[in-house]
Amino acid sequence: MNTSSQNCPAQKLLKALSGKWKPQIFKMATNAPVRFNQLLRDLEGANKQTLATALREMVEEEILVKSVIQEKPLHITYTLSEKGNSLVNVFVALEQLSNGDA
Amino acid sequence: MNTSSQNCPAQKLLKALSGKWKPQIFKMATNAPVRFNQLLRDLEGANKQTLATALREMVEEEILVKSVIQEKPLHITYTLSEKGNSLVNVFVALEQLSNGDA
DNA sequence: TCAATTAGTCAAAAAAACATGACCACCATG
DNA sequence: CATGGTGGTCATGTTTTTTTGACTAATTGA
Repeated sequence: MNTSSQNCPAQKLLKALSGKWKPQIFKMATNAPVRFNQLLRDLEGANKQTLATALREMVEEEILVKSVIQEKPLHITYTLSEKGNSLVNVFVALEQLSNGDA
Repeated sequence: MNTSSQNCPAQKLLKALSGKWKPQIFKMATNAPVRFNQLLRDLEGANKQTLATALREMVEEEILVKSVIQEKPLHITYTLSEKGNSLVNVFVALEQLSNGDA
């Protein structure tokens, strides 16, 4: 592994948005804060480990913010960060380009 | 593999931009048309197969256009398509978000 | 004609991503 | 005190991606 292959700034961010589940997670988070078991139910076919990893990476890349809600049964939510919010436009652009407009 | 996990429109496009070499290939193509062996030399650590696969996927996703230049030594170039050009803004946005602005 | 450059393909192996099932701790209800 | 929900981790296996190295075919220059 050399180093000259990793000096593209967009790469890490791109990675934190790509993969089998991250795009859906991101889209769901644009609607409302998401929760672990809720995602597990909604994203049929996804499993705990994969989801945990995806969420961790998205938090590390500061797309999502993990917050512990100190209510009765102790919730944890994942919310779009400011950076995440800025990415919404990017995502919209990508979706439009996916739908055949040049 | 279930189907409900693949219905995010941006996903394919995102995949055609992500990975170990595609971001760099894309960036280089924004400067000038790129060529196979040129990429092989510039992207140190990359190999033929991976590059061929990356280029094929980017062409399939219509980010790049492959053209055979009928000159003396018969060149093949990969150029940004219209779609590819539209993605430049997206990329710029991603890079800016990578550099710490919220 | 020999060597080098062009742009690749193919089979196989190594590495990374993703999935499975077991397990943990915490809290609440019955 | 068992049952179920919260949000995970861990070891293991499968699947996908990336790398390695050998090979091809056309063109060019010495």
